[in-house]
Amino acid sequence: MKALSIKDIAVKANVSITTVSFIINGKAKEKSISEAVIEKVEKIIEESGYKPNQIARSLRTGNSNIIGLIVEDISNSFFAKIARLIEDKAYKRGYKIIYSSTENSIAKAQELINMFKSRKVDAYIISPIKGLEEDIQILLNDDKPVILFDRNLPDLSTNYVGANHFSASYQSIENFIEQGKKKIALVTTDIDVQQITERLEGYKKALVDYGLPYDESLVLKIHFNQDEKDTISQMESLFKDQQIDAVLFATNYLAISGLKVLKQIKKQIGADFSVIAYDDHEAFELHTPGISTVQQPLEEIAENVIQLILSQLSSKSKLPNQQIIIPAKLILRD
Amino acid sequence: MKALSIKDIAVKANVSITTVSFIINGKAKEKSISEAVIEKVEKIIEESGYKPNQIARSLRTGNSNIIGLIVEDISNSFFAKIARLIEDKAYKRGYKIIYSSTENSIAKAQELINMFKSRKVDAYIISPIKGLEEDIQILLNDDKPVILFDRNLPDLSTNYVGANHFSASYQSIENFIEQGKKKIALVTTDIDVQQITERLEGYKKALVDYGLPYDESLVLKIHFNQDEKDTISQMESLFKDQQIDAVLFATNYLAISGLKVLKQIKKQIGADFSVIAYDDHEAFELHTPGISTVQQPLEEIAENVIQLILSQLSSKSKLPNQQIIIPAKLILRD
DNA sequence: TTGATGTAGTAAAACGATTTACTATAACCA
DNA sequence: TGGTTATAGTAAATCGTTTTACTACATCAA
Repeated sequence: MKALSIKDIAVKANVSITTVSFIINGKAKEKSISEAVIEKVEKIIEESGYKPNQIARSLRTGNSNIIGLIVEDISNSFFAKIARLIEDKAYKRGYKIIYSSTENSIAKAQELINMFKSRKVDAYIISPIKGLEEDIQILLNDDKPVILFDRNLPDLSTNYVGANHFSASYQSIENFIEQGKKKIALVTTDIDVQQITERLEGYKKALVDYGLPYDESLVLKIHFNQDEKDTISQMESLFKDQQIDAVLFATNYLAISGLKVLKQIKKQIGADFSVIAYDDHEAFELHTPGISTVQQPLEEIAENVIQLILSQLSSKSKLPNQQIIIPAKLILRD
Repeated sequence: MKALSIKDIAVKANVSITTVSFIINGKAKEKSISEAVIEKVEKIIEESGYKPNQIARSLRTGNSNIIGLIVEDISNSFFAKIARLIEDKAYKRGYKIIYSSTENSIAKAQELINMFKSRKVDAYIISPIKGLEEDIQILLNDDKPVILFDRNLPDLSTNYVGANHFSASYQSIENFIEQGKKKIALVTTDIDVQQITERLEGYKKALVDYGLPYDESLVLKIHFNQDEKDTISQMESLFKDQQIDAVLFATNYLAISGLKVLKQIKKQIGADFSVIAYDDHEAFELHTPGISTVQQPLEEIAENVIQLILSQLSSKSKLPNQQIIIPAKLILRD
């Protein structure tokens, strides 16, 4: 049982294919199709359950109503939640999302971009990694809307939506210092992206502003896709060897590993030892004691991303690039 | 700068479009194209960076190399993780995933199926809800591979991959009973799917087998998409009013809400009060004390789903339906 | 020499829509 | 009356592939 085509509808209604097409696309009025014909055709479409073949449509019009979403790892709760919000909002506007995870591999990301390109996606939402600049520039040269989020590539002039990581990190350290902490560690990753660098910069600046020394041995840079076992042993030695009284984790999965370590070595979080995690997670709220976190405004990020995409898609002239920086919130728990 | 087409390549190589197409699709040998021509064309393709337009390809061949994935909520960590595993495995075999969340709405799920249909996805992976039987049957009549996972629809004869929920639930209760628990509660949802019903059945059966009474007031059925506030207050009264000494949560998000309640009302988990959660979550491992959980074998589920899809896609004759039930593991923590 | 078989390749139809340029009739006005 | 405009609609080109059916020539066997 083959699917119905526009031709079948045309034959049934005894009108031309063109007429049916005009009606489907709401151009009937402007193309002066009579009310009677419109009704007849619509009735037939309704009754037969005909749905236009989107592939044929895409081939002809050159756009697919699909938005490509490229993230580091869709199973990370931060990306999963953003993806869900973006999907919802896109869906309401008639766009579908097709996504993939890069696993922080440039090669995989490039492949993905090519794949999306050959599928003629209308726009790209990318949480990029360094090394992708050229590939993204090609998309931009093609006049495809590209929105970077979470991470920026400063060499590229395009749209970006992200949180103010510098200030969030600064505030976190400030909070530690106000509690009287002296030896504050930072556990971060070695991914070379602005968003991560900013977190380090905020950390440094806060220390300096409050007259504390910046001590490199208190900054642990975890290699981005190493085994969790190694991560855990690195953190273990950091926490054991140094007289640390506070630690800021620069990502939620690092914080989760970190909390596992603390549990293992039975180090109590409390008055003597404070923790702040980056990006909220159910585990932080439920933890005893509750773990303070830097909360990125997911809803706002998603909304801004979609707004940027839609305004670009609907305007034929190139819009000026926007860099939208949204403040992150420090949620204190005890 | 328009993208290159097969025609551009044909002109450059001074051969016909047909020849180029044969070469691209590895049919050169069988169509007796000379080695010299093959090399020439491949060189030009390589140098020009030509990539076939997948849309045109799909239109002609009727398949898209896209697999549609429909889940309840992609931001739920269970689905996010499964999605990531499925995506990885599909990607390695040249398939892309396009996904969407149903939010447990039949209407949305139907819309999604239609959307996927008009996009000509090659196969469907669906975590279904009741009320979708007819729509899925239509796909089956169309000879499209459909794999249900996590939840089954018994009225439908198709492929299914899921965990053994009855036995997992039974074991959990058994474990409570062996610890000497007498008043064991079950917090579940009112979604009417087999997977949820089985968890209830396992609960009942274990009680009966061990000579404990089945008490309806100990089973709390939470309405599936109600506000978390309401859920929390319902659980609160369950935990406060009854002399419960153990509780099994039938989903991970219910367990998370439940743990919040326990924290709020300062009820300690320990010797007097045991908890088991369904579907693991980082929060359970980190919780103090650690929360025991029923772990579904995500990797195995994903692998079986993909295997089923691929074998269906590669065989032209209809394969017999398979129901793959994988044991879930009870992970005890303290 | 003829018919069969193999080699090397091509022309054109088809997939299912959109869109441009066109026709035919009616209505209107000066 | 004839020219213009509005109304109602259609034929055919097009998007970029795949695939079927074909041609043209060479070789071989009988």
